[in-house]
Amino acid sequence: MSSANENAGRVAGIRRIDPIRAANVAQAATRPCPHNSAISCSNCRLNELCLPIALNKAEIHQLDEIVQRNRPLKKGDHLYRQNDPFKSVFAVRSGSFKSYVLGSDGQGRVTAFYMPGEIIGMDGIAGGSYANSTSALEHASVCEIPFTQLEKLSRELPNLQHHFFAIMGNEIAKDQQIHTLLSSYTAEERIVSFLLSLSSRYSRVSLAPDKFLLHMTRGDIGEFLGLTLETVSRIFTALQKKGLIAVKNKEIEILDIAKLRAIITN
Amino acid sequence: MSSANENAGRVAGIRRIDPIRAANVAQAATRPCPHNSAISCSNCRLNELCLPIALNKAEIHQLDEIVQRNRPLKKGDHLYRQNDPFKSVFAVRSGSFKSYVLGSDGQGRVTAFYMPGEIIGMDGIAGGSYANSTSALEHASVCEIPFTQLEKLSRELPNLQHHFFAIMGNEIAKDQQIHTLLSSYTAEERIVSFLLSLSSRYSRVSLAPDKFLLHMTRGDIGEFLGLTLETVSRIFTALQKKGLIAVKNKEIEILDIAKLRAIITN
DNA sequence: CGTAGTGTTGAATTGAATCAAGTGTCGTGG
DNA sequence: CCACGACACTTGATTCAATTCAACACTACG
Repeated sequence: MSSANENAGRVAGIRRIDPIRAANVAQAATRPCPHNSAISCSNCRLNELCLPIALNKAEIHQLDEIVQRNRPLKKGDHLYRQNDPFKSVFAVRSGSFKSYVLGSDGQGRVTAFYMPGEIIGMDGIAGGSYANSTSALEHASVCEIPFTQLEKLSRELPNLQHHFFAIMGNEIAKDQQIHTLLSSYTAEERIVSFLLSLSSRYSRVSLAPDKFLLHMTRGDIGEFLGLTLETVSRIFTALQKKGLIAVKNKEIEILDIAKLRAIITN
Repeated sequence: MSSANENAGRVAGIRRIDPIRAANVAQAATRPCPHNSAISCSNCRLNELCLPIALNKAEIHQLDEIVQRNRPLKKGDHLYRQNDPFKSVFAVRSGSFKSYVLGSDGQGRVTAFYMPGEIIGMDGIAGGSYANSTSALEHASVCEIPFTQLEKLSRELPNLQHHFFAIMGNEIAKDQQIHTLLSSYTAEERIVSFLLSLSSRYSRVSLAPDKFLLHMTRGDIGEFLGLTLETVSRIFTALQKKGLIAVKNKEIEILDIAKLRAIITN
């Protein structure tokens, strides 16, 4: 039975009492909150995206038993670091994350961004340890799913096994799209593609698809897209001059999605 | 019970009798040949790399039952095409393959190369259809593994399930490495990294790691690495002038692996 | 033997990086 | 609450790595 706290110490050494979490627990019985750790898979508003999507009520209950709801992470806190032993995958419950590897020059390279409903940590399944480090871009929370227990439950619940294969297959297909993007798109096409991806991912979690915050820095975006932060900034400015987006610091507004789509469709 | 021919018609419409395959069948009882379709998982020389690695003798037999050994493919034959309904994953038995997507300009972009022992088609698991097209770079053969049967057997054989999760996790980790390569490496670093990757993959299948053939064209390599074919050619020439490799048409010889490694390690 | 595909090499161009200088924003501690 | 400092972002000038354009050589196959 996963009390929310049992395993919380694993996460990035956050040990002091977190007032926000305390508040969440207090209101748990009344109204669910995105960071609320008392929520269960069956009443999570993300269950349409996450693992439970393919499961019936009884199956969701079984999944609930193995899911550990850790305390929230603060901006910059690490979920795990490169080479940490692999133990769990994580479902993003609220907030967003970036994964990155450290190059031989000490320079980081961002390999992925994660939003609510998405699964983090699958790169660690093969090697027994995580291939990258993952940190929170804002106040965030996750569901931790111990992998050996997920494997065991997968054998009992065909729908769960099938869905987890699908989640991994989706990650592979997505990575191949990024491969294409990096190997053949111009800087403008990369940025537009990135913004459209964020937009559709925000809409999946019922957030405004045409007005959102970039919780990552221009530098993070640049590392992810294989561009410098100056180029990212210049292209934002150029797209704004063309009237396709409005940029105000970290806030992006999509003004003409059709023309943006036209840029990457040619 | 999978007779090797039942399902062969699926593959790229090769329907005429293939003399090479006929020869293989004739000699099946005597000595195993890489293209030989009568071979089983237990006596396949790739079983250390492929799915059977984690299985015991009885389990391998069960796997053997669902594996379909299709007739060989000729250079240019397609294993499947973009948007074909997903039905199976394929283990490369002999030869090599490339996967590619067609851009909106009709221009192809190579997303992966596959060598013996590697698994093809996992990008199709999520969407119900293959996200790319895959064709043989030379005379080649595969084991076809119908996915629903693999899922079913995975539930019965924990080792198989675990290993297939690991294979998919490995694909994800590998794709993230390529992401890093494409977003931060110079042309020379990409080529060197590519050659070293081929070298280590050849050595895994007991082929010379320091002298091998590039079955793909310079254009294919360029598309894969996000470079033009001219740049690929120029860098080969430059590495040869530095005495690190010898290039003779499609044949590559690695002359100084330490210095090559130093290029990507900085 | 001819031809199409594949590969090499050179010269000119260019998209994005680098270098550089400055402004804006946010969190912290006084 | 404000001032400070660190970090994040923007914009401009210059440089450079890789592309593009172009011409030619090689190879392999019918």
